[in-house]
Amino acid sequence: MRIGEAATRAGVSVETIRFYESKGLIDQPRKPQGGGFRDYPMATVDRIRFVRQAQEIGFSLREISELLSLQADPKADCADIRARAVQKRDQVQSKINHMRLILDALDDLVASCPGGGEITACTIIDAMNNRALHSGVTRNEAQPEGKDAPDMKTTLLNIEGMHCDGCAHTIELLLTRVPGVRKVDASYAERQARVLHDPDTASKEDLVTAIDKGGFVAAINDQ
Amino acid sequence: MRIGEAATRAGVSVETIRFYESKGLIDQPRKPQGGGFRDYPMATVDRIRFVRQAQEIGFSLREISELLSLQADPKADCADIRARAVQKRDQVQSKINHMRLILDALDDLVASCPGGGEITACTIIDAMNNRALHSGVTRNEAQPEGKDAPDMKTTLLNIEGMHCDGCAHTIELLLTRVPGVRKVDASYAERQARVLHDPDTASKEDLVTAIDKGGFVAAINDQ
DNA sequence: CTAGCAGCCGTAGTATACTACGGAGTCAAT
DNA sequence: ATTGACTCCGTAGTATACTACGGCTGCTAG
Repeated sequence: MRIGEAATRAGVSVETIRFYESKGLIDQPRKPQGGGFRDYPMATVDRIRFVRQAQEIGFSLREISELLSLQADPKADCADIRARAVQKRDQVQSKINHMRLILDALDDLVASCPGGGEITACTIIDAMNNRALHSGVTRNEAQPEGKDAPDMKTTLLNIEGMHCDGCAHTIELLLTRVPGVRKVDASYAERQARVLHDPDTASKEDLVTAIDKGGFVAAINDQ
Repeated sequence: MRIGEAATRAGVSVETIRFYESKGLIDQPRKPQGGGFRDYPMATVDRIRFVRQAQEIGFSLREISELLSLQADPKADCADIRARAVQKRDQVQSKINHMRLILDALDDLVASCPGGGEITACTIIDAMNNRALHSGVTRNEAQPEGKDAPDMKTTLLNIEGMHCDGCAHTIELLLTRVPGVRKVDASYAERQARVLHDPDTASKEDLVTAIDKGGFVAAINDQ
């Protein structure tokens, strides 16, 4: 196999193979005696694929090269590699947790925006700071309401047609988009959505209509 | 506050602040009239801290600048800011989803590693190599169910050594991998796993062995 | 036999995110 | 008044991970 084919099979460019060779991630096959083109074995393709997979998982080329050298070292043992993977796992987990914070802050940001009219000082930083200061406290208690603070109301909706948590998320989006809606909690498990909204701007019927547009069936639950 | 103090408070270097200024991530305060040093407000420190947090999570400076631009500008249309916040929210959600896939992949790899022995026996590297081949293929769900459905049995296992829900997930992976296992529910809270399996293909002892390989201790609970 | 595609190889460029450095200006304390 | 720490500003260098280019060589199909 020549370099071009190896590149195609591994799903990278020829340049990338040469780059990995220069970094020592893969061995460059020798040229055949008498000249000609280098012959790339399938093992090299596998190795490149391994590099790409590991990269996707979040390892840097340096780390991957360490992993690969561990593989080559008969004295090393599997516990090493396992430990690295566990460590990486924890890093990814913590990243996800932090990302959740930003997601929540963005939710707050969206929720704190009336969707029209006057804008108060709402920045992502404020949202994150408020969240940090008032974690566990709902947005409306934490946020000083403006002069024309509307009467917020919580409405419970029963929803049919959800198949998974993703549907719940879709419903949250649909409702969040409705002007006058401040906060939405949709639960797949309960087939319900709890909506905090200004009934003057967003009526219960508006909420139902918004959900119906997404292909779900909503009913007002007056408890 | 001068730049040096701002840098210290934000936990970055003076050069980094200047760099962020040049990238438009933070505003450079004006020099006081009559010359002298620039005065940095606390808000800038907060902004830098936000940049660092967001970076740690995996946002690029470009994305962070987009996040930061989600602040209310009295002239801007609130609906537009809201729409961008919602869009960003979706992006973050999708990022989290991708990270979860990576997390699952790492879990998978860790679960497939015996945790000891020589490197040649290390399944993580094999697993990574195989991942490309089997990605997207669900494991046991893909198996045909029905016609010659064997006599399925549910076995309850008591498990020691779980530290978190992640461990429960690892155990589910370990068990799902055993041929003959159709369904697994592992609970960290209960320190138990409920396994639906074909006892002819996967004996109770096979289940225990699979779990033990992951570094946990399993015992058959016959109730 | 020759056109043209692929391989070879080195250098250079891109993007991201800093980090370092040098020389001049500012300020506050001794 | 002088010292020294800090600021200002521009330019240059580092690390990661490629990507592009140009000139030459090798191979093969027509």
